[in-house]
Amino acid sequence: MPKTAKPRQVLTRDRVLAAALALVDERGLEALTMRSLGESLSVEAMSLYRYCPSKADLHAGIADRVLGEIVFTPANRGWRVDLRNAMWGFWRVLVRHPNAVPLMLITPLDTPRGREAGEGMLRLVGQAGFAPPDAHRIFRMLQAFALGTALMLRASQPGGEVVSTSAERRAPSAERRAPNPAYPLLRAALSGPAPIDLEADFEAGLDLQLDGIEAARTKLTPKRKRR
Amino acid sequence: MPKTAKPRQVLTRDRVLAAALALVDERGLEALTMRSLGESLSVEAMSLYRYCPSKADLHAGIADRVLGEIVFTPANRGWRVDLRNAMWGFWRVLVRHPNAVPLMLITPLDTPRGREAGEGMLRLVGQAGFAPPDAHRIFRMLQAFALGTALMLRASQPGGEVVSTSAERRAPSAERRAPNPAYPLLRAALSGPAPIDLEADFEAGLDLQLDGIEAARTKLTPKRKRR
DNA sequence: TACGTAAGCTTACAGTGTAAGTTTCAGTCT
DNA sequence: AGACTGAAACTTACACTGTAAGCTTACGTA
Repeated sequence: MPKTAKPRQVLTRDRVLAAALALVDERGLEALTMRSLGESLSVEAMSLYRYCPSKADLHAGIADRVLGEIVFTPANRGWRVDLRNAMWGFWRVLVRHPNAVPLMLITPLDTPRGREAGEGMLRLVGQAGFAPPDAHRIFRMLQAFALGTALMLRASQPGGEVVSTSAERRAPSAERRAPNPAYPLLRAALSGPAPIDLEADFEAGLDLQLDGIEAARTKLTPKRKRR
Repeated sequence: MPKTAKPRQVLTRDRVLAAALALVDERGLEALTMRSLGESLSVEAMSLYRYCPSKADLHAGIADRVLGEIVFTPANRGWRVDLRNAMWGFWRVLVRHPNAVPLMLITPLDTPRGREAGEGMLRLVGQAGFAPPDAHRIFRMLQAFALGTALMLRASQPGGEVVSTSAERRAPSAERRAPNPAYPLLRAALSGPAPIDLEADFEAGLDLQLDGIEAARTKLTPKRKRR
């Protein structure tokens, strides 16, 4: 064998980020340590720093990678349908990577593919008749709603810890065991077959907000509506 | 001096949590370590474990404390006004403690005072004519929106780090320095006097969602509306 | 063949949460 | 009064984190 397959040069930024995302998906954000990531790539921890100069950068890279998974095909079927589809695309990606959602909040969506998605979203909102400042406001509202709902999904799921990256075994929490002063409405709402269906939550909330947007739209330009 | 003022017994769970919240407010979530908290109380780190059995519990305690600051006075001026005021009360507390917002997502608002607030909120939404399941859905939508917006506020602020409790100095982030492929809409939206006014964001988003709720309401019970 | 360079490794350090054991002291009962 | 008790706070220790600094290896090229 004259030139053996090179056993080096196996690492790439892309490979590192892919492994990091896989690790986060499978074992949670707090399991993403430089050492464990290195191990999953059969490499020493410090080697990763050649491709990700810091852990913050690693986080940003993961966020960008996730945002890149958004599919975005506005088929010109009216602003409402297109915007709805786009939001569903966003949502689906968040649900696919619930553990990575907290990373989505570092200077929100300000990564290459995040900006790409944002620009597309803005275009759709613009087609509903809103000028950039208002359009961006609406975009941020939808974004806050989607991310917030996804974070709640993550928190309601077993093993999902929201607040901290580092070690945090779920403790009994002195606040949890309250003397139960009834709360009839809360109890009524939470006593269903499935405790909470955040998927349906998202759909209902999204449609409700689209209604709101529609209202704001007609309020904005009562003369001629654009389609 | 027969019985000197007892130099012991100065610590209480309440005092610990108050100090913790103060520390988070002043120096950020990542500055909240057991040792620094102990120091701020002139006490050794391990002494805190008598009052907060784990750091997760400490976090939950802080969240509960913040949620307790919500003022909640529904003056029966119609569901919309009352709901709007309640949401503003929530928002104001979040803005007062931006660094504590991530803690608000641990099993969202499931602490004594969190449940109290939730119950009150549910009552208001119920007064708009929604039955507990739908009311709770709307409540969660508003909650996701408020928390999401507050998280974005925190992220857009100097020194606000969203994702991690532990050390995470903001790095230049390879994703940040992109070749800038224009993004005309994003640029148009972000070139204003103040870059982003999330306070106004919240107001606009809230009113828009109230419009949406109104629409859903009339759609729900087209016969007789309750007031 | 020799070398420059970059990929990966080794060592080391300050800082984290917290388990386990130890000291100190206020109050109570003999 | 003196001994005891129990809790409050302290001390020590450990496994683990991110990452700075320097070293080793092996490839592509001259």
